[in-house]
Amino acid sequence: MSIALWWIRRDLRLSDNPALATACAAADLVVPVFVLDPTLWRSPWVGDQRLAFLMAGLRALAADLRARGGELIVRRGDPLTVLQALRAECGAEAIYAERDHSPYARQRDERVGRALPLRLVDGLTVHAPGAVLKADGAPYTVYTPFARAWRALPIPSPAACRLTSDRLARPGFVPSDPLPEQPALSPACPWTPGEAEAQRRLSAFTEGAQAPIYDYAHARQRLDIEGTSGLSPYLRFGMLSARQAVSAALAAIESAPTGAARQGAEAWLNELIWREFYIHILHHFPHVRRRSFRSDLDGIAWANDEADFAAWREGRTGYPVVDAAMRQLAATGWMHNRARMIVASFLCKDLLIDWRWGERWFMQHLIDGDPAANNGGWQWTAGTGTDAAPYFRVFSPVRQGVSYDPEGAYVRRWVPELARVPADVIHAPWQMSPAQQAETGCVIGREYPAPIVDHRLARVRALTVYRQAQSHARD
DNA sequence: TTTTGAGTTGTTCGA
DNA sequence: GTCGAACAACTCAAA
Repeated sequence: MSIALWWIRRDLRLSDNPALATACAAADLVVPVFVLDPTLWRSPWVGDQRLAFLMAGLRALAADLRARGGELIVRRGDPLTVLQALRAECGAEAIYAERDHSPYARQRDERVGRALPLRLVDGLTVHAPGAVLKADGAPYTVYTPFARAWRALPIPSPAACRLTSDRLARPGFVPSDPLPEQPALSPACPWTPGEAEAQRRLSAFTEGAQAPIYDYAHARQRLDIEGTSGLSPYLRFGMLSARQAVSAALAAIESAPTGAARQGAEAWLNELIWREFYIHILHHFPHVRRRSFRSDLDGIAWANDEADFAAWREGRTGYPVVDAAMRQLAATGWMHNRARMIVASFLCKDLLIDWRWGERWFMQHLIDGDPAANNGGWQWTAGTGTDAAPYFRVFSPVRQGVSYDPEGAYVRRWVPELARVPADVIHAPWQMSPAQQAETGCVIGREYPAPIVDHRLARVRALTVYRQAQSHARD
């Protein structure tokens, strides 16, 4: 009887799982294993909330496996050492895993693959890096032509996996370490981990003529309503496959009741293609993890003021929409996408703090924190990334608040000091008269801070510093 | 090889 | 209040 290890990393699902399907096709018995890798555990890029979500996700996966008569094997230690030992214990031949393109994963898998028969299977994306290339064989570095080429490719059919219970190793087949109880998910975290919840959310978002996906183009911009899919944590850990999401988007496009609805579904599909774009970019240009994609902007003279950085982190910059977003992140492990752009622009442009500082903070706090998407997003906002957007594009925290949180509901939810401030000044509360401040119980400098920078001046300073970096690079 | 068209997400100013 | 232009020139993709 042949035995295979299914090494689970960020593919916590039993449906449409090409690594699992390949293992099932190759062996009579499959042993699912998750390795608690202390390198990732102690990494400054990994925070408690994402770890907690992962642990809870593993518990959900373990329950799904138990329901099918199997068991999730958990082992703590260096992946190579653990897998070597486990392979010997089980008498397994090969190890099957979903290919992960992030730099640490590639390095780890190369090391494991040199010592053990590791079979990597594509499944993280619909189209793997290397499958979407220009006519001359070079990777795309601009989104729109990438998306065109991506959409021209046929969607591969789902992994057919006959995961019958007789294919799973019985509980007790090999010993498992217990799953750690810590860290715990914050009670404010709105995400329930697991494949079933991911499928439920996908259906609720995409199915039916009234599906929220049809309002997505407009609703996703608003901070004060739930207009996004809420699927990013599930895609991050593969509780939902990219192909399942893309197929649902294509089906919604197909049956869109109106042109506007169709645009909504198209907008969501584009977000999924952005995810793939940044995974491809990180694969082809791994240097973006450390440096700017555009080398001409490597020499920006960041101010990197520690006190400013602390105010940004703790949500006390004096700009309500920025502070609301940073507090939402701290409380829930998630931040609205538009809010991510607003706080990122504020950090890089208004405070002139290196985008890498913000990138790392996001990775420490976002449940959906993914190295490729997070890096791509930060470099895009900093103006150092793959697209040629004009560098003078600086978000105004006041104007963004007025446009995307017009009543101030988002701000009031996360910044209770401002609860009684009227809507017309909620995004610029320093404009209240002293009498009005006293009346609303929000005295600037006492209940709520004065702005730590003047946006108009900060904008001019950023433009100057960016211009200097560019002209410097030209010499 | 050369040329041409195009490029996620913004803000401000002045008519 | 709304609208178009300026912000500055650059690189990429594809014909």
